[in-house]
Amino acid sequence: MSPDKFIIEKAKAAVSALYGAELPDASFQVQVTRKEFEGDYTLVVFPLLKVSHLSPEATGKAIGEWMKENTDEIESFNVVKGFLNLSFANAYWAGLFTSIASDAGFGQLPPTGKTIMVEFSSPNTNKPLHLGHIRNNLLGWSVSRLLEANGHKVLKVNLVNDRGIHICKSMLAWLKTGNGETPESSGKKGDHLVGDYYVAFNDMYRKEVDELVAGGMSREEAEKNAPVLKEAQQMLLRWENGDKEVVDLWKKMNSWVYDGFAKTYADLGISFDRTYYESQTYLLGKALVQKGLDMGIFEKEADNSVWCDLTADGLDRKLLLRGDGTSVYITQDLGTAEQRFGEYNLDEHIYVVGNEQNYHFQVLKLILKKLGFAWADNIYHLSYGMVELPEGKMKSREGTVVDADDLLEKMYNTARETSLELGKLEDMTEAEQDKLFRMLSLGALKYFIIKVDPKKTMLFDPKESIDFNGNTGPFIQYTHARIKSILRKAEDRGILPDSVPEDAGLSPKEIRLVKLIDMYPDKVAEAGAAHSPAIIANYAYDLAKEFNQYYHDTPVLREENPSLLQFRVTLLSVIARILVKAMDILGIGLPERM
RNA sequence: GGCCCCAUAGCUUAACUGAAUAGAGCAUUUGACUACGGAUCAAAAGGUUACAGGUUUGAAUCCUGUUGGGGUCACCA
Repeated sequence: MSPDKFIIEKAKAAVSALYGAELPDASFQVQVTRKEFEGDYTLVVFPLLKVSHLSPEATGKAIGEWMKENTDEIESFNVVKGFLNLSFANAYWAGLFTSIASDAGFGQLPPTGKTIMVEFSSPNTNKPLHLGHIRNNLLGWSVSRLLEANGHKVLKVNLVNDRGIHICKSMLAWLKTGNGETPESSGKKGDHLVGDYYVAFNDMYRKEVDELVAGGMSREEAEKNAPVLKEAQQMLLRWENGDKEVVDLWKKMNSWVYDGFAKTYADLGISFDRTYYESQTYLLGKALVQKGLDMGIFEKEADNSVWCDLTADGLDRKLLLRGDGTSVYITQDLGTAEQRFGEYNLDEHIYVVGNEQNYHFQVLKLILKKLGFAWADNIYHLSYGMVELPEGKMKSREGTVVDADDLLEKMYNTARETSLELGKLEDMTEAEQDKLFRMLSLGALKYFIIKVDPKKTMLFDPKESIDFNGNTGPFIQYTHARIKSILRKAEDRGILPDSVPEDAGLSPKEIRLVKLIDMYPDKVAEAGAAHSPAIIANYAYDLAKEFNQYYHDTPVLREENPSLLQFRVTLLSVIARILVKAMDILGIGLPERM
């Protein structure tokens, strides 16, 4: 049993025996004893005063004495103000560590039987992925892994936004100015090629608007009447009517984009269990509109548009169906939610979407609830903050976006330069080196993004390269490589990490490590409940840092006492194992050497 | 303007449901490789947790207000 749970159990018994009172678990707060005090774990006694009717010091002393008398595990205690600091016997830590070392599934929580769908990425097919998408993708991926570690069954899904006026804009510009350019003919990655035509469209559009304004039209009118915009709208109508020429072009250009995305996803190490396409789901939800009308919770205007009035809930009136009967964004979201909960019998559905859509998801949940769906409460919007540049928001129209592929390449080069400079890889093949540089650059990038609390807006300065020292992914990767190096040497000497001798007395630093190791499953649970991989990232850093401090002045292979040597080799292997598991949740690989 | 989110050291950030002297990293200054791997370690310096009240034995954390920043309130997605 973990020490904190053990203390709570015994403290309850102590309170019961000493004061004849039963208090809920919440009254027993246990924390790791701060460095400056003596002890392993600390019980906060303030909440217990109401039943002890004694001073904090007297209460702490009484409980401490009771625990020392009535357990073998608690060896000594001291009381500082309202804090009861408890010290465990050395044998307790050895025993705890032994049970962890022999548990191969340590950190994987038992199956819950729940199925959770996580929707993330959800790109538009008119431009390449940028840094904002990277945050989304990494967050979605790591949350999925985190929920799996929590024992849930997870379905990772992507909803590709492959239809609409914005797609037609790229198509139109390509028809007008492309001269039949293809990814093969130009050597450009498909998503970048199509993105270039989206930019080209906007250039044409702006020029036409300016000309109309110069000709005496108001800017507002001009923006509605620019010929290329009209043409794009025409094209969308033709697409919706199944016009073969338009649909064929749409298919061709989308396939270029999908090829490009596939490469970026592969580079990021991301995959999905299922991909949905809006072109196939955008008509969903219309039946729900009728249902809402029948229930009397929606209302139809004179022009036939349908609305849901949410003003009583402090929100606005929301459009659900246009006057011409076509649906809007939220309509299909209502429909897809119903479809997914029905098809997969989901216990929870998480949407990884930027915080600019907070309002949208508030409305979505509320309308589903009004429609009588009990599962509406099981929708969770994992809202994350924007990635901003020093000069402010990224704007694709102004060309100030940080392109995902560019960034990955830049990171790769940095990893390569740093590694070659240190020159420890001479005997590696080119292919092995390439794999390593990829692992390190991704580790740096992923950790950089994931360690930050998702809901915070984060700043990225392209001029300052992402660090490889300090609280970073490579720091943890380096720690792992060092441990593996030692374990390889131990193995050569026939020392394998499998058993812990009874007589291995643990040093204070080793006890600190065992405490941290023991916390891992709790961290997985805590991070899972909070939908926050950042908690795992910070835990892995703490463990790696603690290990580096320990390692610096504690010999392992040069230890002469065979029991201690055996224990330390096992300790290292357990730390390496946990680092691998924790970083795997973040989608970060750890190298054997670097 | 209504509603929502955010504000911690020069910068990037941590602190589970309130708990002891608010932890790290980067940058700065200094020290440690004939050593199991220096992408490391040790140390110095750096804080009125935006501001003002309130609740509490105890507040970065909860409540109210103020300031600053962001988002949103489309027959866009």
